[in-house]
Amino acid sequence: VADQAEPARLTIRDVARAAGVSYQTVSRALNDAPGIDAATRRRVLAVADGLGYRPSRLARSLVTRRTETIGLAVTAITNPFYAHVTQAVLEAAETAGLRVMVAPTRWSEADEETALETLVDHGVDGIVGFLDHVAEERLEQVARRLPLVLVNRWTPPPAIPTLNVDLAGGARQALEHLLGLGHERIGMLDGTPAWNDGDRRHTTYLALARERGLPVDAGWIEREPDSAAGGRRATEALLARQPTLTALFAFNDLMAAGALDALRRAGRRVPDDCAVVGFDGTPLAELTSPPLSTVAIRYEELGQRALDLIGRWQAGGRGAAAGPDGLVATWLVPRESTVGAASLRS
Amino acid sequence: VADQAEPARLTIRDVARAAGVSYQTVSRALNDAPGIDAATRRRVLAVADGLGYRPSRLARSLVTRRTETIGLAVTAITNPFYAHVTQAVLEAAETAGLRVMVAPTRWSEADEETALETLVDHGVDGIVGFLDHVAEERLEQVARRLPLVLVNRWTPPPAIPTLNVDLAGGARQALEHLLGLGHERIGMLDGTPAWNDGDRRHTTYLALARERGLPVDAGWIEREPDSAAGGRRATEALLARQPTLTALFAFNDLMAAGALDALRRAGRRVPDDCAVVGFDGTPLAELTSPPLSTVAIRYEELGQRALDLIGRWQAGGRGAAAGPDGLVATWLVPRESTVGAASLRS
DNA sequence: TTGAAAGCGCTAACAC
DNA sequence: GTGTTAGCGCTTTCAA
Repeated sequence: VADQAEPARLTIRDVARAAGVSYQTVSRALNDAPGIDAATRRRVLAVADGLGYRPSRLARSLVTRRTETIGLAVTAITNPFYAHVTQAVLEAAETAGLRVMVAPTRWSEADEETALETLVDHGVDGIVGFLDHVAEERLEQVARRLPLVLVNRWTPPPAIPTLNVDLAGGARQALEHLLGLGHERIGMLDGTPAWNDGDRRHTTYLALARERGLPVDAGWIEREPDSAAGGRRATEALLARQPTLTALFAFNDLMAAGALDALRRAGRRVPDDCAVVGFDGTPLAELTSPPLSTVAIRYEELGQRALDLIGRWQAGGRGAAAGPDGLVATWLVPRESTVGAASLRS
Repeated sequence: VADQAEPARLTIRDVARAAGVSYQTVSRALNDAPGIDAATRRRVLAVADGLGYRPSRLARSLVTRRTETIGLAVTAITNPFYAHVTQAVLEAAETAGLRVMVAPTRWSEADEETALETLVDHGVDGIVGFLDHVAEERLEQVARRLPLVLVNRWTPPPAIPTLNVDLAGGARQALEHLLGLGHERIGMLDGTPAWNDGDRRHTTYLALARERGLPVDAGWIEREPDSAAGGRRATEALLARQPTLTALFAFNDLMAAGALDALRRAGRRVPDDCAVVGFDGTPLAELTSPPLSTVAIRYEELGQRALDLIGRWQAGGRGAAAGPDGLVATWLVPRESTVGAASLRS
């Protein structure tokens, strides 16, 4: 089966010919450039429109060195946390009139390196990325060429603008919430993607425990992959080791959901026998039974600030985007996994 | 704060100079083109590598008219169904060595049109899209220029390759499952994004009910937005109207999760008083209580076939991608929301 | 096998 | 105000 002849691409010269002007005049009209008669511009634009002309962004980008595209390096968006961040970046970019190229990584250095290379090669105007495994020097190398904003970088942050979900603040909100309800024997379900023990949820848990003299320590932390299955296993292990615990603080909503399941199987009622708090504020937390109290995140703010930083960097140079790491605010959403149906309604 | 001087971009000419050949020879080496001495190629490549040269994809695309990029037009990936499809497309594209530009739509004609235009203007080599609101003629217009694959197009399918999740087959699997368990009074929770009553879950439900002489009809269907809240409301309404129902077939997992919640509030035990089946096979279905039986979808297959179609179209012309709509297989995952814990274990 | 010339479609300096 | 002349960095004829 033969292909239909592709219609020859309409170029700026075709428009020029049809409008009876030189093709640079068309360029001026299209770009709203100065030094062109208003009437001429209108006429040219009308002709272009009538012809159905669309400028080639490729050719334009080649000369302007701007693609009006940003890159996003991100891991499995089947994880609701990443899905929300991605959605936020997509929306912020659209508002800013930018396209988004998404490069998938799988939480490995090789993947992150490939993603970075792909995006740079494509000529994106800036990159937003979860790039935890790429060496600092490599990031620096990229940042010398184009705006680069890191998100939730766990390893020691390089001199590159970074946006972090306020994990410490969020952890504090979650734990204060539990403390306020009278809990003291609080276990923690930690997740493995965290950078060993450097994760701020982890350190905040320990710090707050010391600070308040809680009868818990590192032995009350159980680490598993940050999935529902991981949460289930971690809960089982913790229940075996610390049978007197009355509350659980989870790395994320997925693990918290797994915890609910494990508690149910163990015959413990939630929240009466054991309260549970998740992290991420994903919709999933509303769907568990009981619904999960969780630390919610301002995803839209994250997306917007990432694009802001890139914009400032483009406009004012790298210095304009410098500064201390940005913290993205969190807030606690109380639900029945901690406070019970009755108190929520009151 | 001043910007560091950006290092001048390395071009093919720099490599040529360093290697002592003309720059076309470099091009040949880079593109593995014929008519070049093997030794020369090796030497040129070594020099390019040593210099850290990276070809400009932009310049290359301008002349080859291929960007090695595909476009994906998709709605809110915070919805797990779309997240899975997106992930599948990203992975299939990466395997094929293609980049992906994601254009967000919000289930409106204006958004879908914008997304389509954006992607076409960018010069993507092909488009995969959820484009339900764009007129058939417009799609045809795009398809004359580049490969276009639709996904789950509900409106009468135009002469453009379309991949559909096998909603009819999936619905049948879900309903047969319930029938096999002895259910007859089966209600349906329909979702609004469906194209009125044309959705195959809906029509299959009615067809099967007639076929098997079930004591149910259109009055046993309740339609709400396809969210957990929608599922909750639809369930409440249905329980009020058909208090004798013993099972619910939901539009998707989100609505099914809402149904579980509504049933619990109404004091009905699941599955003993009322069984529930969801659709989409999202991880969320494992996290509800009880875990949801659901119709799972071969997302990876969907992504791969979409890229296959684009590849064939590119290679062999539009005809090579023509054919009847592709159906993406589904299978039923039985869980405790229908069969109870005991039978599952046996 | 290699090099020279042309041009992809556009913007950005200059002239007029 | 408008047209002319150069490129952006590459691939692709065409000669040598």
